[in-house]
Amino acid sequence: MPVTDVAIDKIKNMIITGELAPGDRLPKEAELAQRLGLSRSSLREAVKALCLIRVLDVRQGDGTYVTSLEPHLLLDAMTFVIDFHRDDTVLDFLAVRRILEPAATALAAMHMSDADIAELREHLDTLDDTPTVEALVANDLEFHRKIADGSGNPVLCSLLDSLSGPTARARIWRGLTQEGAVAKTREQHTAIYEAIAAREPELARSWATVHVNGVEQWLRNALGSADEPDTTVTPS
Amino acid sequence: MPVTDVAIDKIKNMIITGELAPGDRLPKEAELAQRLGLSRSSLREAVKALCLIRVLDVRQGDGTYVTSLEPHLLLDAMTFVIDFHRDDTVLDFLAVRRILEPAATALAAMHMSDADIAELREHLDTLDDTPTVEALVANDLEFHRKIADGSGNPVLCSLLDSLSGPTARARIWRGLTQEGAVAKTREQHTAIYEAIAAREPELARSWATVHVNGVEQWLRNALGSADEPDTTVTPS
DNA sequence: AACCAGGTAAACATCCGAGGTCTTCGGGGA
DNA sequence: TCCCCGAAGACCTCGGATGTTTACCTGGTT
Repeated sequence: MPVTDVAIDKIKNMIITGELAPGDRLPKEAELAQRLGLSRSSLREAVKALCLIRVLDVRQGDGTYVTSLEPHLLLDAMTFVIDFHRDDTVLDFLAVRRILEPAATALAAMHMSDADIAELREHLDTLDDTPTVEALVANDLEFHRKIADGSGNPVLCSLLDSLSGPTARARIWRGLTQEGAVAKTREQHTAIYEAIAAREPELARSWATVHVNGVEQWLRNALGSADEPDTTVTPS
Repeated sequence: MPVTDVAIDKIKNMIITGELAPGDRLPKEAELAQRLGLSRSSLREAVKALCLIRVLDVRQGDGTYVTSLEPHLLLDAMTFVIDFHRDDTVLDFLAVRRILEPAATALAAMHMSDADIAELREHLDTLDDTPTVEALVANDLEFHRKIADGSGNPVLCSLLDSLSGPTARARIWRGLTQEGAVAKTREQHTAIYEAIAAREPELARSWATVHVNGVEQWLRNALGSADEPDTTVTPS
């Protein structure tokens, strides 16, 4: 195994064992390199790799630090990974989202505070009467993020966040091509909000299922009929 | 932005745009470095980072290649990320698994081939009458992996695989300390298998829910968080 | 005492070049 | 035809030199 990979493991273990706690600063490059028994060049490769997955945070002129290691940070890195998947697997991601989103919405109906729910209402109201498709999708993403956050499970929230990215493009495409999609989205958002506000987990779950299923069904048909559609739509 | 990060983005884009396809070989270090306008050292940092998340695969003496980019490969990298989470967030991961596992089991009941189901049966039979806890948990992991694979959704399968790792330790702990846990696990596995073999998605889903919930409830008590709110809503 | 500008030192960023090691592949002999 | 072996190509590792950025101390001013 290359020394760089060994170094990655060693640093990883230093963090897992608690020798390095979140927020801690690593020894300077030269020192750490000597301690791990490799050159600065190789150590830098290890550090850069751990940076990409948000485990370390390097600040030029200052030092290298362990991040907070919070779930949202580490799962954010998954967004980078998901970017590599093309449209042919987007249905699989959407299917997972179709499982998680209703569950998160039900949890939100139970766990969100009254203040959170009021904020959700306000967020819905910030949308124009005739929004652009991009604005609607951006609002859509934030709406579902607030709900996921309201589930009280940061892992679930981050996971849904990561899954929403790749499907956003599909939602924009749908908004542009399917008549009535915009209005239907608003109606369903309102319905989801009202179910949460009424503290009705099962109703909220059902509306969320309907909502995600709408995108999934449309996408399934679209991919079935017209093969490779236009992909030049700007992601939000 | 550091040149290394720019290089990461450029390589990423080369892959996303299709300039580099899965399995393709990258230009040699010196050549690619010149083309991207940076030194070999910096380029190597970028390559190493993309290796960690399984986007690139370097073979000494041969060259650097783009991996297959299959979902299971890229999501495997998430296991590395999850390793950094300690026990205090394991409940959150388990909660997500509690959502996904029943859904995957129900899908498996619908999609697994007869051959797959027979294989599942054989796998259950490979276990001794009095297995060690470690052997049981290993068998447990593989059992659920086969079911997740049977769901027909590679993204769901990989995600569950990643989530199973951190909870495996908890399951071992449980097997060692809770009387009857081993026998109960075997009974529930058999029940799940029979529900799948009978092509009863809802029954399979219910058994899976019961199964995962057993670990979750035990862990919740073991961690002493009796103040956790109610989460017993039934998945649809 | 509080505040601000300047300078210094520490740490990371980048580059270069020199060996070392491993894999692949083709040639020569049995 | 099969096996051994050597050469070439590609990545691995190292050490040092130089540039950039940031944090912090210092001194003076208000």
